[in-house]
Amino acid sequence: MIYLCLVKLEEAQQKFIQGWGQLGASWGINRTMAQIQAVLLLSPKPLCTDEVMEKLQISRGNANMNIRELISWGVVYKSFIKGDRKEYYYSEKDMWQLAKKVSRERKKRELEPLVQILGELKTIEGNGDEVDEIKKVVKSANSMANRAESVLDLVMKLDENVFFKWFKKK
Amino acid sequence: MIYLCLVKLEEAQQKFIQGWGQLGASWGINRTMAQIQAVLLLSPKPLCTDEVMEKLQISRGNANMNIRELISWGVVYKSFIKGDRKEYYYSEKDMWQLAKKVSRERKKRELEPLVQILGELKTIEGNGDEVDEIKKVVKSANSMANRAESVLDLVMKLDENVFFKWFKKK
DNA sequence: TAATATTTTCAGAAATAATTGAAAATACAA
DNA sequence: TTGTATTTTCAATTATTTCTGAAAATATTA
Repeated sequence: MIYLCLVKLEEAQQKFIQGWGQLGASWGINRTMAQIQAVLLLSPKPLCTDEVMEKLQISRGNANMNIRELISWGVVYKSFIKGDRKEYYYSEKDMWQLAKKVSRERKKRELEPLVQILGELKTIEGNGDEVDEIKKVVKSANSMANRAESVLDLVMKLDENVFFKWFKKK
Repeated sequence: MIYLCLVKLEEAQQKFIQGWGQLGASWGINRTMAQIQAVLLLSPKPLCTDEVMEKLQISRGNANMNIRELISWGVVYKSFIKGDRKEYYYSEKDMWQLAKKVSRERKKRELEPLVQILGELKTIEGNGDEVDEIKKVVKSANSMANRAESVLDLVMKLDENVFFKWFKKK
């Protein structure tokens, strides 16, 4: 009976890890990075590199690089156990915080470069159909990006409850 | 003078196409697919496969496959010119429509599979720290996903003006 | 119908991204 | 300081994704 439960747990964890990894991968996040995050999310206690390596069957270099990437995204933290030299890692568990941190990071890394380019293109001069078209596109892309940024900025400032209460009202 | 303007236009178009492609790529959309969309977005008139191939220096197979993918996403349309056998393609130009269509498609393709898995995992039984943890994670991921879905569904139904007026009020 | 134009497919090639593993760097304890 | 545990780096390898190009399929006209 205990054995059966263990099997089920393992299986459930694996399913979650795979699904989470897949979601990350299709959104341009390294699959392994997302899987490590899932492993930490599922663990009641912080894990060390070796435990992550073991769980996902990956090399030390891979584990280390992806864990550090997760830390730089602000979704994984280090923790130390006294008398133990190893570093342990644990995940941000609040899904709302997680979503906020990921969107903030992606906004910074991916939306802002485009906004930068669009800014440069605003000054294009000349006339003709093609010039008109690019002006129009740059202008509307710009306005869309700015709006997306404002919405994100606003959402970041709200806490989960306020945000969802507010949506429910509508 | 005309020559200078043409150079500038070309340059501006290239910058936009590259930036748009990069944005797509970092969000898990094939770079070429995003670039083709950019080319069509910038063109005042529908383009045929050869024109797209020429503009991006890509093969016919590549152009064809990505154009069809864009059509399946609902962001590019076919058009026909009488007396011409070729198909011509043009992009949805309304950024708001574009954003809506892309999010709808991605929700369908990527969020829903995870929600499916989460649904299956809800029934996990047993006890202990790890079981508690996975239950908690599944529950909160599920609630986050459902909320994201409702927000998206709601947003889809609104038109641009209503949506942004509404945000400005807050 | 046959001839021609156009689109689609897909196996293999090329390009890109992820991963390994061992060496170097760092941190810590004795 | 020296030795040991741990983390980090990165060149080489491996895996994955994307792209090509030519053949097959389809559509159109005469």
